[in-house]
Amino acid sequence: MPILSKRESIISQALKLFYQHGFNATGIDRIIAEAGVAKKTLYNHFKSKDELILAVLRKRDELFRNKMMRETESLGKTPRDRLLSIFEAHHLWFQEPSFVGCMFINASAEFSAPEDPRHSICAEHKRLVREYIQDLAKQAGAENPEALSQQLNLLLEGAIVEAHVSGNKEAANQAKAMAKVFVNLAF
Amino acid sequence: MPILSKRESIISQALKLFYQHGFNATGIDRIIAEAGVAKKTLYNHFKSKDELILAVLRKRDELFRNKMMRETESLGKTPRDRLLSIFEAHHLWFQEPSFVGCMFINASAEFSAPEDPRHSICAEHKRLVREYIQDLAKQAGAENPEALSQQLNLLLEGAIVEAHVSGNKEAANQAKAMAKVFVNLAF
DNA sequence: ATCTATGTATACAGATCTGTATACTTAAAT
DNA sequence: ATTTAAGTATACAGATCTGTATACATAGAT
Repeated sequence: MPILSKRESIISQALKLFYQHGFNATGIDRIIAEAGVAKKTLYNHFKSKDELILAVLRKRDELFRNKMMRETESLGKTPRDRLLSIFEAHHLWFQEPSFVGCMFINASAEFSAPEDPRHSICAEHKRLVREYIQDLAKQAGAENPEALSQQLNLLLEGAIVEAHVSGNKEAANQAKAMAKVFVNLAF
Repeated sequence: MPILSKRESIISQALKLFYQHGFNATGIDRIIAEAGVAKKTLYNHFKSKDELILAVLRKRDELFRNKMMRETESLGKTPRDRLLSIFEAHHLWFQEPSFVGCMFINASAEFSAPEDPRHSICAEHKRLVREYIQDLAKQAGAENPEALSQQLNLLLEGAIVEAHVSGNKEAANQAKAMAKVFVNLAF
């Protein structure tokens, strides 16, 4: 029994390549070469490249939110602290050498039509991140958890774009300072 | 003398297609068909697709910032008003049926490497937008124009992403409400 | 009027893309 | 032991991609 199933190897390698080089720029041949599988194996598990892309985006959502929530909860003790430690978790992410922005923002750039299933998954991911923040805000006892989560989420998105497009690795700290203002106003 | 030179036609059509469908997904053949020119004409003006992409991004920067500054200054009377009317100008942009996010964020998604010239132009565009905000902040007499422009810029970026990825067409208004807090704190 | 620059139309080279087909191998289950 | 499922390796079809080549047309400037 291998550590990773063939299917998992394909998704894992495709995730790396799609994230680093983009979706349209990454060919199937490159993916199977890096994953070390035959082309037929890939098409045995996924009936098309688009299906693989959907599977990769679902995997990324799972991995990203799990890591983000784990780090946020490790960096902040109380729910209210965690409203700010989200930004610290993002700061750590921005420092990673492989950081090239948010995969879902990037995917939305290549698949712009909102009705495209590949775009819908991106919107869904963003909704789940915002709902996590809303849960924290509710636990913290904020007066309007939805409004606060909307505000903090918008700051996070701005920081991600600043960090990637402009290479501003301090964007998360700047966003955190701004977030403090809204957290303080929310109680 | 035609209304648009061949070169301008090519750039104009390429801009529409690149913006709507992405850079890698848009082929040269499609561009020349829409522009109504021969392939040799395109390669007479641009020595490669990459050069055309650079020319398109420069043109987009010019058109976008001109329009944004014009609308901002039409919607706001004083420099301080204009620090907020930027968000109104963005709101109008988000309502356009053809809106599919910021072309520079989208380009950065496809050309992730920061040293890629196509990425550099995106960073440069973002710098120029932020400098415009900084100028307004300076004219308005803000205590720390650079810090304020950094804050407002981050809010704008967040709104653009929210509007495109999540389809939240009210993102600019939400960002504007947040911006008011920082503008009020800045004097 | 003739030369030059610029354009059109089209074919094509060579690479790369997605997806399928073929033939062989291997390992597990009955 | 034999069947079945899943994998490998490779070739290939058919489309599309960037960029070049060829042959011809046209309009302006000298």
